[in-house]
Amino acid sequence: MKYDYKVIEKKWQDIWDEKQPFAAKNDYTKKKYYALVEFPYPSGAGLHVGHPRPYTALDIIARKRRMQGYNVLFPMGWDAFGLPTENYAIEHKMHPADVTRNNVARFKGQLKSLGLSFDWSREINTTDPAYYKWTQWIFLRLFRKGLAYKKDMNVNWCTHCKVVLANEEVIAGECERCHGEVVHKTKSQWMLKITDYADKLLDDLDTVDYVERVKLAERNWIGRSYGAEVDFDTTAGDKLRVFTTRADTLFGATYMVIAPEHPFVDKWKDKLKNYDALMDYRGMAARKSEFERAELVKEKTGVMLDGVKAVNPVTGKEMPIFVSDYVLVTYGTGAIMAVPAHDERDYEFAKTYNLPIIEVVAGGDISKEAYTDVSEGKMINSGFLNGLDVAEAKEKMAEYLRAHNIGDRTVKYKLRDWVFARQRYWGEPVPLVWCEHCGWQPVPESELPIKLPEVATYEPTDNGESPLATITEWVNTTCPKCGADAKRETDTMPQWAGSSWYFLRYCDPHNDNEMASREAMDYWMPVDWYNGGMEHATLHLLYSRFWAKFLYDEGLLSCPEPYLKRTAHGMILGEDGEKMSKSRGNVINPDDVVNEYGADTLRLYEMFIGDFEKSAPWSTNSVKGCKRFLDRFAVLDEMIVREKDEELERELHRTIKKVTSDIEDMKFNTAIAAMMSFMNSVYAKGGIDIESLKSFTIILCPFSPHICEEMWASIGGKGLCSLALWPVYDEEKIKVTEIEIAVQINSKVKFTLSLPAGCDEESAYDIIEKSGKLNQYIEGKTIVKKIYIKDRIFNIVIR
RNA sequence: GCGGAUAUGGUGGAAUGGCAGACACGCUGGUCUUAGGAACCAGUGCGCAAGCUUGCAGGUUCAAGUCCUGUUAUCCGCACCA
Repeated sequence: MKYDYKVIEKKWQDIWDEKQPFAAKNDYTKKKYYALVEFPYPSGAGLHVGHPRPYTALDIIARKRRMQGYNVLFPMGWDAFGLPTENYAIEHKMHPADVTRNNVARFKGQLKSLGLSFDWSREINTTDPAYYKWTQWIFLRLFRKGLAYKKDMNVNWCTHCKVVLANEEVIAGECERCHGEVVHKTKSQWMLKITDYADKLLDDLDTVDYVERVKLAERNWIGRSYGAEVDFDTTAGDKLRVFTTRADTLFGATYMVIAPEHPFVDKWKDKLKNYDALMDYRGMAARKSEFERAELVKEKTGVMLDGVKAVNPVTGKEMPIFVSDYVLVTYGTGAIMAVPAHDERDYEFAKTYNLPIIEVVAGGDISKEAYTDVSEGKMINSGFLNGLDVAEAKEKMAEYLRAHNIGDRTVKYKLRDWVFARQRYWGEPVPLVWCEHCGWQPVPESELPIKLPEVATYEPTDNGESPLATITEWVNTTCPKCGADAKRETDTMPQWAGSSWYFLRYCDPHNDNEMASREAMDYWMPVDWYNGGMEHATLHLLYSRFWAKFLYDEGLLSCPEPYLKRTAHGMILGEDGEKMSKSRGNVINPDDVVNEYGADTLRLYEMFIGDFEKSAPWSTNSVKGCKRFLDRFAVLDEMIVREKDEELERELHRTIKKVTSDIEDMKFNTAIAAMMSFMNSVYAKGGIDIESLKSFTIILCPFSPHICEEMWASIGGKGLCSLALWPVYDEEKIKVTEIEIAVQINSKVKFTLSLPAGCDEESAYDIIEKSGKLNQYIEGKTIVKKIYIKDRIFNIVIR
């Protein structure tokens, strides 16, 4: 057939549009399969060449499942709230909704041009009021359960975007998006208590099939550590509580450190002779950007509290208390007991300020460095702990603390609550009302969605208020409880909100009465296979698992984990091996590739480029190789022969087997290599029978669907190739009668020989001996050992 | 600093402990062409050879790219988390 990819691809895309072969059926009696890719943020830049990689991969899975008889849900939508759109709108004096509409249209066109088998009838958009109604609805449920709360807190403030950032959005002291400087600022913020779910989020990772590196990233991010809280008496009368994982070293505690923001500094104001100096230090620490704070790791600074001392509960000794920014107010209790002999940071600080260092675990050389090893070493200088190893000492100390009512075991997490508010326009309004008399009140469900009002200007304000705050007619309302004058919350939700539950909406996307019907969710959920970027392991993935778990606890969802399986694709780099970026000028535009080579080639190439999980550099030359393969495939219908060739049939079945299993293992590159090999054999034979060509067309179809539809039609296939039955290989047909094996002498290959398949050792040796090739190697030597691996190798060890 | 990953021809990459380099690119030569950045055919790890080859050094094994120990380099994540 003639392979005019532009004509063919348009033709089949139109047919798919019209016939809707990829629409998921609402027949809940069928076996289902839910394949999901992360929905994109429709940026102004259009589709990136990195997008088609995961999309094609799951498209292949989805297409194969359909061909295997599953009712497949493979949906797509738009995660369209967010700053770039808003900034673009401001810059070009447009409405963010219009910008979004344009970008979505562009993205959709691009995705359609790739022949992805999405069910477009279920398309969703997080900025659609019919969608964010339910985002707000879920938020209200969180609020009613006490999982949403407002708190004055030290937040990360991007000085450039003029917006509060979540901890997750701060990378090395810079804003994740604009790389602007991030400073600390105190603001009253809506928070979501994700920490309530820390244990479940961590423990349930054992129940799901995620690639290990994703699990690891989540585990590290949640950062559970077992330790103890210990109360230290102070000369001020208050008990200073610390968290430690090394209660065993309590005898070695020689001073205390509290965070500069610790409330005791204020509480003890009257007792502190150097209060001003402490305030200066606190101010200095706050002014430091995250970046400086991280950079200054090596130089520890601090100020000693003059006027209050602490007492070590086991030694009875008085100890000085310092403030230092190496102790974080946000972790543990914001205070530590310092054991310089066995903690590197404390050691460094103690050296700087000339504080005593007492060794309590023998085994290191504390004149040189802190000894932090917990696996060996016995307790010394530690009263009732002496002679124990560290693990035993921890146990015994925990008992002691409990018995004397000065502390107890506890668990702490690195994970912090989720800052769930942005002072920006283009997000879901937080559906709450502030009443002087009744406090924060949820908007009645009947009033949802609280829509974004039309405003003249979206510019962020310097005082950190949302632009919504300036629209008095929107802000002013009445209290849903008492009817008095009240004000709406003007903050909007962060971009992560809409994506935290979108996989549920796909189950039943046009439902006006519920986020999705229970029946639909029970059928489709959980997602069978979810693929996305590594960068979302600690953000989106954790957030959406949290929401799913919450909805499960609310009895609204039947599965405690939303995703059964999670894989992560590697990045596509520029031809220079560097990350693609405008500034480097190494960006490849997928539209150009589709234009020049066709979507089928782009798809095939992106799957052939290398290990799906690893990043790989773009290579225009290799794209041509894939195009060449399709060009050669396109004329197979002119090479049809009447007779089946036994060898070719064997290879076909071997190829079907390999492609079938490789797709499941995401080894798309070797699946394609196998198909290329098969086609090379067809060319070598000079022809192929029609049945074999049909099977070959079907297994290639998920990779390059347009050309396969065309081929299928050309060779008289019934219906759409995309819906043809996936071929089953016949193990009998794969069997061979003769296999070439390698004959080794002392583990070195000397020659190869053809043996009957499955032949036993004795007859194998017999044939080798009779071949006459062996004599020259073993003449005059003794055979010490013979190792025969069936169908593989025969190793003769001689002396 | 902690954690993770990776290292194979000129290039991207294949190899349940069993013939390293599948498949593809590139390159070389050829055929057909007025022409080739088209198509097709042949060759292609290195070395003149004996032989040598999976970052480096050891080890286990009849047999190691693969397992173990150490080491180097690169990339990624987290980063004063007590």
